[in-house]
Amino acid sequence: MPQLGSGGGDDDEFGADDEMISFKDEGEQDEKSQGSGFTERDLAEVKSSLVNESEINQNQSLRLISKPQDREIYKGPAFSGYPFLMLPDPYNGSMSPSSNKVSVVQQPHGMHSLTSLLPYSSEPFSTGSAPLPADLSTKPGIHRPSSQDIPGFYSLPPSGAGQIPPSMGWFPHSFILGASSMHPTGIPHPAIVPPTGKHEEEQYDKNTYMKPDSEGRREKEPKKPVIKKPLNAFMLYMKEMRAKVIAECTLKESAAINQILGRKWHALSREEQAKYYEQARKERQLHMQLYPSWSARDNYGKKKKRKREKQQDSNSERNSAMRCRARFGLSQQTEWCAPCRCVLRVELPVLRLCRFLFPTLHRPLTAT
DNA sequence: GAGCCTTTGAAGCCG
DNA sequence: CGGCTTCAAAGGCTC
Repeated sequence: MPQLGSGGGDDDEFGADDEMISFKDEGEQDEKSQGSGFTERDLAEVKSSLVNESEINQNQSLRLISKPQDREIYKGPAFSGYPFLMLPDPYNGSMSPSSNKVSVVQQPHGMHSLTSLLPYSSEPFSTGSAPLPADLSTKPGIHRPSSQDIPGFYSLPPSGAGQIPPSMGWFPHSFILGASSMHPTGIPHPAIVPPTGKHEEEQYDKNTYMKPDSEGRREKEPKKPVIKKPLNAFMLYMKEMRAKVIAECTLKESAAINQILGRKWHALSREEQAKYYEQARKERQLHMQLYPSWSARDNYGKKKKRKREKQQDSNSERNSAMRCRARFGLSQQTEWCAPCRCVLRVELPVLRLCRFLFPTLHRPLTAT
């Protein structure tokens, strides 16, 4: 959980601590300082002064959008934020934004009954605190009850169904899913989906999980339902914000939307992100409670493998950044300045400045 | 119609 | 243990 782990004692804002951090053992350090006459501190100061500006200028995010029309279309504010549609937070009762698509973590009624069982604090993580444990259930001494220990997690209050707002998408149709989407405990849960492949979620949402004609279903014995991975913080954020971004920029292509959402995600404050990390953690906890024997491995191989080369290229850059962040204990909110192999909380203007100041450093990423 | 694209985070696998 | 891979959502797009 790198974003939470950025750092003991780290600053309230990154700028102060942002430094030009290079790979000293890669021979880059000397070249950089000697060749330019600038010290690392000099550049860090210059960059720090630009960080805020670059963050404000969120239109920079458009550089990642490949299609020209996308750049035209997306002119929304950096993060218009929420509330744009407030719904009770199922975990703490507070208000939280939502969209027409609702995360699987959402409960139809107020406080999640599991919440009281969960050992973590309801507070968002505090700035500069130690990283939150990724998985409390793996920590020694923390009880991980079996599903029998948590009866009635999804049981409805007498008037429960009638109180479900229309946007609480997953719950009502949980009732019509049939036994195949029931947890052994009898608790319906949206993470259980039929092994129908690509559009299962859509079918799920449209209450068409069970085939209209039962021809296929009748012949084959029911396949084992697929239990999906719990959504991580970013996925929860995407689910919430997708509709809003689509409305803002009129884009529909998910790849472009996701790029925007990725930028918005980075533009979120720690507190805002913390909300999603907390939700994701509760989601994982709930998932573990409901499906104690489930493993992410269960779903391996269910998707076709992506094209090897492309994936490796993509992963290579990601991993470079990950390595660098891990190495220096930096937050994910830092960005990878690939050319000069430093990690900063930089945006395009800073990268441009970096290229301008240190042209000799900006060569292909192959050495990383 | 299957798979790709694109994002971040979590978890599994492997050396 | 570090690095890499896969999957999670989404919907337009390509082959």
